[in-house]
Amino acid sequence: MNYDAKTIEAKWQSYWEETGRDRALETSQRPKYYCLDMFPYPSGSGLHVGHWRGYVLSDVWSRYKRLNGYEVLHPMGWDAFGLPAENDAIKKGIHPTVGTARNIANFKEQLKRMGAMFDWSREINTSSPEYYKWTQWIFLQLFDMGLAYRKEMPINWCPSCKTGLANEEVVDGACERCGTPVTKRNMNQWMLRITDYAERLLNDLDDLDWPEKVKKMQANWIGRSEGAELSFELHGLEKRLAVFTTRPDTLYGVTYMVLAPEHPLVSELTTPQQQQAVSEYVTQTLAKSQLARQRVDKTKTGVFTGGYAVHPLTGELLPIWIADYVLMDYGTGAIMAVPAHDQRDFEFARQFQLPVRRVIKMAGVQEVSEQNMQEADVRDGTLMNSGPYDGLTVEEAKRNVVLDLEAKGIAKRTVGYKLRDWVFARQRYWGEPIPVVHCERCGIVPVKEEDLPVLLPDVERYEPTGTGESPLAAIESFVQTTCPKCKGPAKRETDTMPQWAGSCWYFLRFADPHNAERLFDREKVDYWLPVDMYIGGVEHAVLHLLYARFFTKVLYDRKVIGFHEPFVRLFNQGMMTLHGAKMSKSKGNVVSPEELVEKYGTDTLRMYELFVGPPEVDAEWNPRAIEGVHRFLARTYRLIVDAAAQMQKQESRSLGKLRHRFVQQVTERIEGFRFNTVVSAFMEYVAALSEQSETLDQKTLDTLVICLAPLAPHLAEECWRIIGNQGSVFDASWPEVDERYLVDDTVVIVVQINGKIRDRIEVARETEQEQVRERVFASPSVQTAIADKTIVKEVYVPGKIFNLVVR
RNA sequence: GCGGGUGUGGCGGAAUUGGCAGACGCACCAGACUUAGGAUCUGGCGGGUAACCGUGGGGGUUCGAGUCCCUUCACCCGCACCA
Repeated sequence: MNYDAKTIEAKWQSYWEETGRDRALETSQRPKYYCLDMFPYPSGSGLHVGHWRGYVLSDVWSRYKRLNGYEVLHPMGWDAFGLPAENDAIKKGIHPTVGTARNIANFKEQLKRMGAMFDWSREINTSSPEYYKWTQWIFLQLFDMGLAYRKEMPINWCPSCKTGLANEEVVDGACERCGTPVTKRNMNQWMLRITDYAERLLNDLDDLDWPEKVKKMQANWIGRSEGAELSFELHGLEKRLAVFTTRPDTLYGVTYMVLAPEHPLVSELTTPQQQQAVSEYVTQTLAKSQLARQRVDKTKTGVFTGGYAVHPLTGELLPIWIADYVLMDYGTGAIMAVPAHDQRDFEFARQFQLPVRRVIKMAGVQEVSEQNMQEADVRDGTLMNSGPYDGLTVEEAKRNVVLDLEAKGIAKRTVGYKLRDWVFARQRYWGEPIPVVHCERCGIVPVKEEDLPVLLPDVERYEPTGTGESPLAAIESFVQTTCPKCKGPAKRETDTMPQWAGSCWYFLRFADPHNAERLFDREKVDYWLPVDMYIGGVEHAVLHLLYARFFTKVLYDRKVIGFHEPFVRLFNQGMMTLHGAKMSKSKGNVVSPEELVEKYGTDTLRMYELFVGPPEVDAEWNPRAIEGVHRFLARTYRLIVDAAAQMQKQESRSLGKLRHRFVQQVTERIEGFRFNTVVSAFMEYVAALSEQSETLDQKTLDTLVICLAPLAPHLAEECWRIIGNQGSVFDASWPEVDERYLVDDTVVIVVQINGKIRDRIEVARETEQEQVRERVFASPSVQTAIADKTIVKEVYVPGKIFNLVVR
């Protein structure tokens, strides 16, 4: 009988659908397990074999957990708000709702053919009003908690997408989506106070079973650094200037001060003589793209303001400069410059002939003179030229300087973060409307909860205006409304939320996806969550994954849920490449699963996706290698069909040993996420079974089929029946390993001379060292090798190796 | 510049605590069956005639190193003037 994958797969897919096999039930007696994929954006291009990789992994894992006695929640949905649908609307005039629905239908069809055990009864779509009503509800909580606020500030702006961007969406100074260099634009924006959560977002990383790489990326992104804020008197002004520094110990080394060009004190500090140079520099800086400002060629530029600050300990006057190497949105937007011990300050000082003053030296060493320094000295030594602090270590001085200045009321210890608040508004159409109104009398007023959702209206033109307003601003019927508070005339907010909004909490909604009364039933969410295994690409390391953690903590603080981390374990699958490049429609190097499923069946493709290489590593698509996997499945099918025709009653000792070793290997390798080697184990086992002269028994066949079920579920179901079982193989249990079968009666000892293999001898497992030694010396090849040599040493590793060291 | 990772046959990749390098698959070669083979099955397959040599290069520790240490090269990823 030939392996007819197509028929088999169609048969079992409808069986699963009819029996509701893949539903996750709260009423189950089994312990829960939540295995989640990062849900896709339903693009018009459909899925390629690269997308399959993660979905296959999570499905194999889900099915394996099922066989291990868990009730598995394995849902799927759509991250359906986003720019491509909107761009299609602009270009082709297809309404985003229509285009999105079509793409979803296509994606769903493709995913169904994959044969994954998705619980489709829980399907969600972030762009549906039933869903985004609750995204808006969460926004209202953020607003109420003071975590959502409006602020006028220069933000990242993509001139091509014509929208503001979050810091996280700027990659190498360019828009993450379209690659256009990002500029700064002053805008009145909705922001989320994610920085309030910086400390917790950082600390709680410790408890997560995530790849170290991702944890490190998040930690770096949050970028915590301890330091102090010092306040400097300004010469001739009543105001003071605050700077942030991590090196208060170098206070005596300060030779000048620098403000960011955007700093509010710049205009007050600038003297009439410097007026023109300063304002030119400021204008020039603001016009520079982000890309130009952070160019690799970091030649320092800047202008003297004419103003001076007063050194708090020496009274010395310190010239105040402005320079674009100081960033307005980090620390206080101003620094004290210590050129001797900070590389950036050093470069700036050399550029503009500012003095360099060394205040740290290595103990007992004559350091090069300040004029001859080639670079800043950032080593931890002891203090010099620092008055009362001379001789202290860097650590001691850091502490003492801050304590002393604190006593004078001009310093306080602070912590700086690289993390910025989250720019949460987009000037685009296809997103969740931000549910607030602007009332002339009451100011910003949140929409009442019972009036949610604020529906996205139909528009005629989807083009972003580019003026900083979304297309919604052009719709009078949408904009004009009444104030929920005073009932007077008011205007709706016309910005929408960023694409990340919906994905910040979708994993919660899967626990109770159709709740029309509430966000979700808390009991259900606390039952299924947190997600036990989250599988997706590493590209979301600091975007989605950080935002989702933030939302989870906010909802925890709001007492909406009872846990504060959403994803216990994270796995990042590698990309699939073709000709060395990531598969993408635009590069034209995608391999589509359709023809492969048609030709070999989905079980073959699933298994090949696993076999192609370690799951966390990028893998090059090999169109030939899939044949080998298909041959293997066909061979397995034939073996089982033949064996079923004449089954042996009792399992033989040798089959038992093979079986237990196999189960042990497969289990260990699945648990270790080494799926490529799981497939190898199958190939070896099936080959070994084929070589058996005796007929196979029920136990052997059951075990083989159960173990195969997570990988090739359709074939496994078919074979489950062929070998005489009832129902679904997924109601069976994963086989146990009996250790007693794993030990052999005899062992092969490798005989080495000076570490080189000379012979192998087989001895009974319990043989004494002395007997082994006799056998070793009896070996003819050993005899030859040691003939005229002296034995210096004998090393015996029981059951493994006997090494003779000779001279 | 800082941080992290990876280097093993023609190719993808295997190798508990340091203990038989190259499992498994692809490609290739030979054979069987066949009118035929781009189907299937069997066998071979790191290099070298051999002694031996082989896990990016060099050094070290050890009876023994792909694995541990030092050093160096190449490639990849993340961050990038964060005071």
